Amino acid sequence: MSTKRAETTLDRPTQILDAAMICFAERGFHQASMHDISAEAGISVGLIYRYFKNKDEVISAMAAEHKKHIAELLERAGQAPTLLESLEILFTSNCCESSPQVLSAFVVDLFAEASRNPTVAKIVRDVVRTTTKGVTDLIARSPEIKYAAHKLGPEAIADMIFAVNDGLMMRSVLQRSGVSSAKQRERQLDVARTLWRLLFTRTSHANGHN
Amino acid sequence: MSTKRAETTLDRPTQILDAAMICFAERGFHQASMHDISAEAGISVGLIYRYFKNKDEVISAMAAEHKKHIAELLERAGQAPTLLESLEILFTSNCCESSPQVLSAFVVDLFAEASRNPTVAKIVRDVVRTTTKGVTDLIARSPEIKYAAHKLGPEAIADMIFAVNDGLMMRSVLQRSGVSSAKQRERQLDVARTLWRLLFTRTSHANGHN
Amino acid sequence: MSTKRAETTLDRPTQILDAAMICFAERGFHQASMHDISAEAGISVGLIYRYFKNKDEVISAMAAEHKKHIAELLERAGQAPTLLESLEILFTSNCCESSPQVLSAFVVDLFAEASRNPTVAKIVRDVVRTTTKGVTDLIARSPEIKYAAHKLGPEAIADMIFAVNDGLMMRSVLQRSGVSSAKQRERQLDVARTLWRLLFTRTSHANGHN
Amino acid sequence: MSTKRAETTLDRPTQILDAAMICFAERGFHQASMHDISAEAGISVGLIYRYFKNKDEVISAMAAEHKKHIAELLERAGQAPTLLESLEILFTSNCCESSPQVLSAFVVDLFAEASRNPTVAKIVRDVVRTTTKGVTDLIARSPEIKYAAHKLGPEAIADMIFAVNDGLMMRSVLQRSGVSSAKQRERQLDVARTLWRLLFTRTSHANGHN
DNA sequence: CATGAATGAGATTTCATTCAT
DNA sequence: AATGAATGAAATCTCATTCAT
Repeated sequence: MSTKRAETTLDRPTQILDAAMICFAERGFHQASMHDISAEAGISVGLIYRYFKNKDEVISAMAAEHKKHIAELLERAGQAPTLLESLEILFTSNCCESSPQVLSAFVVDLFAEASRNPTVAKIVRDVVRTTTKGVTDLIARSPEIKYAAHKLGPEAIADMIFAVNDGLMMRSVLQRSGVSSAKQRERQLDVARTLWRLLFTRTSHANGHN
Repeated sequence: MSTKRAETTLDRPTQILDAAMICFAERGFHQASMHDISAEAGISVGLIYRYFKNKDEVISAMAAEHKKHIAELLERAGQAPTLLESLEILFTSNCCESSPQVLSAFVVDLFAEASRNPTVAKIVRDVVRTTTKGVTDLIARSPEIKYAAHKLGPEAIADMIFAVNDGLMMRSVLQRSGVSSAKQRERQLDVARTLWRLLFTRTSHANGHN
Repeated sequence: MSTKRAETTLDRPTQILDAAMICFAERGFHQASMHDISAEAGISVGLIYRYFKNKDEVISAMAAEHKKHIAELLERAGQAPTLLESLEILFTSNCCESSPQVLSAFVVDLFAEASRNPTVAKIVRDVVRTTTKGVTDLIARSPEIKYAAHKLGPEAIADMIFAVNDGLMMRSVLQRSGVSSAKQRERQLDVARTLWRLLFTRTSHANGHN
Repeated sequence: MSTKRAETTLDRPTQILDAAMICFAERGFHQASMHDISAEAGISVGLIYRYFKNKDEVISAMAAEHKKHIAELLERAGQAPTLLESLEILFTSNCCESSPQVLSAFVVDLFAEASRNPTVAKIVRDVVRTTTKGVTDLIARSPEIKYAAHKLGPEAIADMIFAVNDGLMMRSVLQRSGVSSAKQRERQLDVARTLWRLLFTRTSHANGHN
């Protein structure tokens, strides 16, 4: 009974996308087969096609899911009291949900897919635009920016923060399973945090000049 | 023998890898077929197998080629008179060789592949290690670092520079063909250069001079 | 119960077979899916299986329906005052019921199916036998035959009439939607009527009167 | 060696189409699988795709083959000394090449397919147009027509002859394997020949009148 | 009686790889 | 060295049929 409850709680599309996430992260969009996904989800292949027209639509739905996920994150980040706390929320949550590598492998694949699949490209571009806008606003509204040791505009700062973050994510797929991934993750976050500090720390003098 | 022209100048493996680069960038490692590659190279499928054991080996060879390419770049960068010039060489050359998006699509795919293919992962990790080491040394040796407005060690700086660069590369695959890619590329370089300025600008005392 | 309107008037099997007729004529027996039929009938797939054991039985039922339909036609034709009027009834009704091409596409498919499906073949053979017998009788009883310009027996005549008719039906599936189908249908009927005239026109002695 | 010779004589496309003919006649276009065809041809499934883009193209090629075949027949029929001999060539050859039912099952299926597949429809319409034209010319040029007991034009006569023939072909798919097919075929030819006699026999009187 | 989610076998199609020439 | 015909496994997708509700 409780098992049935659990099954009913998760609607099929979600169940399928959850399975797809695992398969896609593990083997890539085009090496994970529909059979792999169905097996991972514990259902038959045909059933996937009741909810998704074809594999491309599963991939697009995954991209859309990613977009939704990022939007939620942005929402939560916007409610943090300080800018640095917002950034922490935005950029550290990745590793908690599923295993850290899973997500980065998926995202890197998503960008690779975007370079060839117009539907996915559109969604990913939308994610990029929305998050950049969100963080730009966050920065513009934050007091930290006013006393920064540089004259960069909020958007330039946001661009840089995202570039560093995406770069770190891209490299995180290289992590060897042997090495403690928590440790490597920490090392990566250090790079991001260092940048933030660099960008938002006031210099004693700059204060008066700006 | 002497009847054959330019074709003979290019040895077969190179000819094949050049074709593979185009196909892989265009369609991705696992959607480009061996037939695509042979057609692009203007040879028969079978001939590829005389020089490469199988498709995976072509992919690995591409990764190795990338490594070699990056090593040459690093070499050239090391000979520049100033640190900023070194960085320019290192990070702006991408766009010149082939079309700009081609290379970034390939590199993003390479990282995606590395997350699943141990052989490729090993090579890419090696590239990362070598280049980081190279740039770290470059920074350590440079006078600019001594008067920087921060206390970051050379390796932390190198990490950050690469993170930004990889992140920009990842995003560059999203470029719409409609929009001037030269312009967008310039905009991306601006982000990178801004970071360099930020990292290598003298302390507040020197600040007034700029 | 009384809340249901017209739908109840039509019993389920008929409703299903009506839908099947449309689907089969449109896409063919083996390209129309059970889902297509259920959708056309406005019911669920499962419900079809309450009334028909499987798809083959739906096909057989369609054949049987066709047989019944032809039998009725033959009955009506038998009541016409003259032989020519009987033939008109028999061979011109096709076009009136549904769209003209629909029926011919269905019948051609039915014969194609009969060549492989014994159950359908049995029914179609039965239709052929019955109608040939019917028309043979009609001819034998008619006064027109006595003074015909030839010495063909009633059955030979019936065979010929049916051959022409089936041949015209077979060709009618080729009609381009662009061209007026009414016009083309008329042109086809002309061929049939010409044959009838040829078969039932009096000998040369009477020839001068026409 | 002689086996190899035999294989080389038959080029692959022909070999595949020969196999397809058997499969299509036996099971119909859409129930014969590509695997069936490959098995019948004694080759692998994949090889079919080297010569035909997809199944539809195999079907279209079969239609084209049919067209070519009919054209040859028409050519041969045109060289016969008398009209009746021409008709004999045109309409009796069907049964000789392969088994009689095979061809008629194929042709009926071809028409059924034509009612839904535009490419096939185009080819079949072309066959119909060409053959009608050919036989119309044959009739117009023949002396038999001049003294016929009727006033039908050559095209009306050709239409009628083809209608009867197609109708007979359609019905021939119903033949039971138990019954001697040669006998039934003979019976069908009788109907056709009776029509020809009817159309081309001069009446003693008509001679003077026309 | 009625639904439609679910299954799984099977169809079409692609593609890495081999091998005779 | 070079070709490209040939293979066959595997991938995507469809569909007749069942069954719990």
